[in-house]
Amino acid sequence: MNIGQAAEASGVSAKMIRYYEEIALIKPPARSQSGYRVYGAEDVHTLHFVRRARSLGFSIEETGALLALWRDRSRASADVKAMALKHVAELEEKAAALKAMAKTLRHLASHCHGDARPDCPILDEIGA
Amino acid sequence: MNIGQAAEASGVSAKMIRYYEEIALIKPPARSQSGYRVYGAEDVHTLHFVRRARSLGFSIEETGALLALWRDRSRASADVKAMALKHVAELEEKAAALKAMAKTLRHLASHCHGDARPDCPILDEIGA
DNA sequence: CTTGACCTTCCCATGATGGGAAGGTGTAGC
DNA sequence: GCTACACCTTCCCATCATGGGAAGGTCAAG
Repeated sequence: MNIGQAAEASGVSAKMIRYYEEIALIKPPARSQSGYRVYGAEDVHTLHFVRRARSLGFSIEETGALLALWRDRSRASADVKAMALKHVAELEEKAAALKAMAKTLRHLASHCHGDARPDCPILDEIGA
Repeated sequence: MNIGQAAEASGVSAKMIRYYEEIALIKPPARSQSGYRVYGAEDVHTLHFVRRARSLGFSIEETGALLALWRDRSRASADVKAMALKHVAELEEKAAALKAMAKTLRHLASHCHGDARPDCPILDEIGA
């Protein structure tokens, strides 16, 4: 399977597959005689794992750690759970920060007439 | 006032002040004979506005638009309110995405023993 | 006059992704 | 067998916002 098919099958773009290889997140695949990257089902599975981890908000570095745990048959599930819960906490922190911003801004907006007049508590407050 | 004092007074780092000038978000300040940037109270006020806008999650481009509205005495408050509410919607969307990730991951973690045994539904699910 | 704190510009790095150019390869249709 | 086209390769550049640091100039205090 060439990189295009692997991308299609895993949901990871060809560009990203090459990048993940470059930064050593994934192993360099075999090459055909002409230099094309050749992937197998196992590789696609790994790529799919990476895609899922990324979609759960794990950084590439964290994804690498998860991959290592995934491949290590003797890992302790406690290690995985700890990583997951730490990440949950970070996600919730970021979400809370965004919601705080939204709340502040919504509050400011609620005091703004929103008509043709120029006076605007939103700008007043940001500038204060 | 030199850039260091302006940074101190506005809460924007000297590095960022130079960058904002480079990308034309703010006007180039006067220069002393020796080439030092010289800022006044007005400039600090502007920098402070920028800092506040950024802390509310506006991009630099959006901050530029807000600055323009801020300086335009004849703006319609409706324009400001529209920008603010659009941004609120984006913030809430991002927050919701993060919360969805957290929820998924928390759910997975709740099914993980979290002990010395290797079997772990978190990894199973990410790899599935 | 030296020292140290400040300033200047310039280049590089981050994290994750995409765009695109220049050139080689593989295959399908004629 | 040739042509066209889809695909592959590597390499460089851009994004967004920020920080780090080097090399060199300036200013004020001691």
